[in-house]
Amino acid sequence: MDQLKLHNQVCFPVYTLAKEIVNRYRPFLQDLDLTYPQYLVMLVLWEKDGQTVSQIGEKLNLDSGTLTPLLKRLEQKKIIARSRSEKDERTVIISLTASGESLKDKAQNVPSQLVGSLSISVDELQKLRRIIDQILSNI
Amino acid sequence: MDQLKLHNQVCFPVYTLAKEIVNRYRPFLQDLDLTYPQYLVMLVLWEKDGQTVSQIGEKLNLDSGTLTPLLKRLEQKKIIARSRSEKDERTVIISLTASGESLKDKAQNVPSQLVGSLSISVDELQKLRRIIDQILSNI
DNA sequence: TACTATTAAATTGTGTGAAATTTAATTTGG
DNA sequence: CCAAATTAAATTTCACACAATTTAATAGTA
Repeated sequence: MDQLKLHNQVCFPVYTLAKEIVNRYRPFLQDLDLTYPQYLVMLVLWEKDGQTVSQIGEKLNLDSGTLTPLLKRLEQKKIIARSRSEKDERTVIISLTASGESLKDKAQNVPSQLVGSLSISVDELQKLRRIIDQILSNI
Repeated sequence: MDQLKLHNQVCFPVYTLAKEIVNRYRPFLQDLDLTYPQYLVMLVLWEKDGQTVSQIGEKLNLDSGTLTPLLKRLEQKKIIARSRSEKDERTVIISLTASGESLKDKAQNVPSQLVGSLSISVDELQKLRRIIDQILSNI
């Protein structure tokens, strides 16, 4: 068996599925005027408001090279605010604006819409999560 | 349970794993002077030389907006050649150069290196593939 | 206390991805 | 046969990702 044949690759399906998921999210997220990475940042902030750029980056595995411009776009949309910490002027604290906070209500049904559009059972999804979490925990 | 909590998301792990896989490939692919998407294109061509841009795009789920500049970079590296079809001047045929063909030898051990670096059993990887293929087939 | 090292963001440069438009070539229907 | 529709790439625009460097602020140390 040829190791270099595309259909024998294990990683290509993961790569394809990830792109497909982002595409599936797109129509739902367009209603919120968010891209998928922007949505992930908002999830992090909805869970705990007032985090630094690095804290957000740790949770999403993104560095400042990605986050700085993304956060500036969220700032332009007026759903977050960026301010320097008083204790340490190096750190930038990201906080939700009122409209960023209220966007959470509109986002409530996004997960169920998405899962519905994938046409797969919750059980299979759990299995998928378990295996991926196991791989990621080894990294 | 809060549907909007990051750790309850099913898609975030897939997104994270895909990025992590690309990062894992990077050091091995740097030896070949290829990025991961460029490597995927080469896999397609090593399997069958002389395909059109659309044929490559169908196999990798990429459109000309992504492929055209990518293919031009591979052309600059002199591992592929681009030529218009004589039958239909609209289509561009991508073919391997001698050095593109011989790059396949250097690529032979990439898959095993990659799987080794993921520290997961082949069995688990098969399970992962099966679930993902099932999801993708429903799309 | 200066000097150095470290840290946090920002910046720069390269390379995807996707949507929308454009250009050129080919097909098709009247 | 010829105008209209279709098709294939290319182009344009926007938004990630990541590596590497830079800038500014803080911490540590002789």
